[in-house]
Amino acid sequence: MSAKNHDICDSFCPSEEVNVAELRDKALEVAGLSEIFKVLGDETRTKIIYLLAQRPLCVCDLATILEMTLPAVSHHLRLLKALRLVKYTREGKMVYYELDDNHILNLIREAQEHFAEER
Amino acid sequence: MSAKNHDICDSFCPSEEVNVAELRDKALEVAGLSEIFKVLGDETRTKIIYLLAQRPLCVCDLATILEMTLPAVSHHLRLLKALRLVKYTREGKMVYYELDDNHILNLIREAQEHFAEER
DNA sequence: ATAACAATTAAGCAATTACTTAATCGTTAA
DNA sequence: TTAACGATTAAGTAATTGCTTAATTGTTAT
Repeated sequence: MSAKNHDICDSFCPSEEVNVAELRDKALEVAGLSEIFKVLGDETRTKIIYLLAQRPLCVCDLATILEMTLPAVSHHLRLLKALRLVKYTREGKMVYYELDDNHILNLIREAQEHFAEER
Repeated sequence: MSAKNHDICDSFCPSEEVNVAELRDKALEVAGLSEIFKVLGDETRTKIIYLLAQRPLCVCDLATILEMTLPAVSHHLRLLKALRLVKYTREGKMVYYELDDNHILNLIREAQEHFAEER
């Protein structure tokens, strides 16, 4: 075993058969993923996505439903927009948002199935 | 429509057919979910979970693979432990961690499938 | 008992985040 | 053109988060 874990442990790290380099590569497979999860890590945003999956809604609708200020909602939508998760169309003074990515809804549904009944 | 959105909009909020109360209930369906997503919202933690899905590893192994200090890793494991996502067994001086919840791995895999090739 | 060492906990700090209020932009209607 | 209003942006703030180093715990070996 070439890569001995001297960096961390004073002696050998116990699991000598562990191939550090290989597992480091493995870890890279999920490296970028947390960006998506970070979006859903905020309850307001998960709700927004879930609500927009029901029907298109304007910012004012969302603010009313979520009982938040317009700027607060707008701020979250800005993030969702940047990640291409929602798209919008202006209709007069109002801006209607809708889901632009069904993948993210599927993820939410999966999480629901897996974790809903537990705990 | 009983619930007019006076709180937010000066006049009516445009989408009069929107049933605010109903959508508020709907939003509650995903209320608790972001706790899970928050865990995965940190790249280090997603990696830890993914690594532990390959094989049990001690804290020192993880620290070596992830190139982080022991306390930093331990801190993340503490959180994962609290949420019952990992379990551990002490073997002498070392503590070996492994996945305690396959659901979370499935979620990661789903996210991989959905978002890996995009962007 | 004492030393060694993996792991955890504690305390403190820097960076990030989600919000607030105020100002501005864009569209509609008088 | 001006007033009204939904939405966005800007600036500042409080809370949270992930890390650091230092101290402590638990187990093994001398």
